[in-house]
Amino acid sequence: MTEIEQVRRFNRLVTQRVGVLDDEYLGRARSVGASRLLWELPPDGADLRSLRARLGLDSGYLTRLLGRLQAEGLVRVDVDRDDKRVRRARLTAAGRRERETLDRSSDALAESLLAPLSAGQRRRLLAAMADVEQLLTAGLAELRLVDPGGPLATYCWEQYFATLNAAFDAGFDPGASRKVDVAEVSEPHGATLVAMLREEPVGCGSVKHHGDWAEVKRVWVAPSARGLGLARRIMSELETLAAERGATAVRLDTNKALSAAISLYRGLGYVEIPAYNDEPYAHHWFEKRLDGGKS
Amino acid sequence: MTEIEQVRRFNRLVTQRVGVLDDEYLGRARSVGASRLLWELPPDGADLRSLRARLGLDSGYLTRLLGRLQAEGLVRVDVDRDDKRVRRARLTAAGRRERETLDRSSDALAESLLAPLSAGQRRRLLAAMADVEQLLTAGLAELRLVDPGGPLATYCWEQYFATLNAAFDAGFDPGASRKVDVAEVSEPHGATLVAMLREEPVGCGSVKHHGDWAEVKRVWVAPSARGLGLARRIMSELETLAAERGATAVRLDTNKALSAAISLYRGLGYVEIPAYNDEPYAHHWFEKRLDGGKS
DNA sequence: GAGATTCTCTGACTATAGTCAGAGATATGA
DNA sequence: TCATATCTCTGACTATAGTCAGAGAATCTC
Repeated sequence: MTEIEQVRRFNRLVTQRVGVLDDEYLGRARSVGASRLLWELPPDGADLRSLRARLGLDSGYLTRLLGRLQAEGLVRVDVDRDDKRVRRARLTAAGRRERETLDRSSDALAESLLAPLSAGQRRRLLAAMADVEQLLTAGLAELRLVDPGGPLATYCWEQYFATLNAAFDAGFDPGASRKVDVAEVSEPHGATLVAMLREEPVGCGSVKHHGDWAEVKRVWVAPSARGLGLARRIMSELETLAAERGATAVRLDTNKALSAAISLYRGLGYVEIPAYNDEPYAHHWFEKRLDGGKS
Repeated sequence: MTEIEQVRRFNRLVTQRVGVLDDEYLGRARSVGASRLLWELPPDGADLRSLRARLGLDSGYLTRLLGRLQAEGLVRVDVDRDDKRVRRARLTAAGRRERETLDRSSDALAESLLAPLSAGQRRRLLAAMADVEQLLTAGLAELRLVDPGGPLATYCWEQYFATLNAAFDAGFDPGASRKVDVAEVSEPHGATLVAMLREEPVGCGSVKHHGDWAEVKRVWVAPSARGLGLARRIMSELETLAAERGATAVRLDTNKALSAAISLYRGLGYVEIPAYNDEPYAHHWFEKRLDGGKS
């Protein structure tokens, strides 16, 4: 069986077995559209505009769906205080109860998947599910070349500094570190990547070209996105960018407190070299040859 | 996070990410119903009756769906030779080509899930998917009390004898073994279980009551259903049946060639005892006390 | 304050999905 | 051979899902 066949087989079984959980709203005396709306309404209500955007509904269609839920007494729609053109929809007490019912029946279905299994099998199933989830999430992340002066890079760098400040015994002061100029890590002198996951920045990395070698700077991955192999992907992409600009080696410096990063670098083929700069926060300097070791 | 929350979380991600593979038929200039029909039509055609049954379609509705596919030149419907009331639908050459196109685009989607992952991550994903698949399948199996004279038990016993015949050096002749009477393994003297997976019998087991002890006989699991923990479930169910009838111990005999079975028995708490019968094919006799070891 | 824009609602419309009750042709059993 | 059953098709019907073009009210911009 090829990999692709296996993925499709998995799909078939899972949408059949687990996908039924989504049909919790079927079987009720309510259309799928109305049920979905009921389900997706935030507890504190939402304005119709954002609901339309989130669920991808036509304006007229949403009005009518809400009308039906209103007639059932599950939802109340009223005018926004600040902007009287805008209307806000929110669940009534009856609506919240109804949603809890849906929720419980969905729980019961999830439970019915686990029920026939032994304790050991359950553990294996949940572990495998977590793995699948993590790896599918990893596939969702994408690397994007960004302007290092823009909001995405700025956000990531702030997070990066905060991480260093927490990790280093003596804290970290960006002002005391070697300066990284925005121009140095953007075209044509370098590049900056941000990893995006569901429209959220969750990692970054930059490269600075120095002719026949390049320097990797500020590689960071958000705690929420650890374990997805993002650091590896960022490193590899930066190395590719460096190689395209003619670099035959990539260098970086790092602090002894960042042991996970250090093992990552070693794992990627970086070897320790003498200090090539005077970065005060660095304890280790690494290099990886991109030409396969030839000099 | 509770187990149930984890299952539902998995569901949400997977139906979102992987479920898209099913939408291969969306986006085409064809309704979902017609596409599904095109997709599910067996290569050698099928009569409308069985199609209706398999896809759960109304007779009139199916006629119309087929009409549309026929108009597109993808399907041919003609009268059955043997029974002129019956009509058979089959793909034309154009229909087969169309289906291959769908197939390829579905493959491409599956591939797109794997594409962003490293080789190691792919391996982990596929292994986890296989695990999830296996365990969800395991949950699908159900044990059913059956009449040992009926077709389900008969089928399983034939398979069981064939398995023994292949496993034993000198083969296995049911006539030479101790006889198991149908009456002995059905109410009220005993019971017989068959494990069903998607309407197929994939395992069996029987118990014979002897007052304060009971005997387990003919436990078998189909090769296609190994690894789902079925043998364990069957054994545990038989022990429960025995206990309900007042047994404080369960015994069984087995052949030295069945090493997997022997380790299963030991794992379940069976201990070897002296021969309690004269079964010619047996080398080992086991017993498990149901009262927690008290005698 | 006028004109442009934003937001929701209404009415009119289409396609899909599905159900139900026969009609007509064919097969089967007594 | 006749009554009964089986199989597919047609016509009539319903509900859902969704689109599109304004109308009317409120807000923003100049």
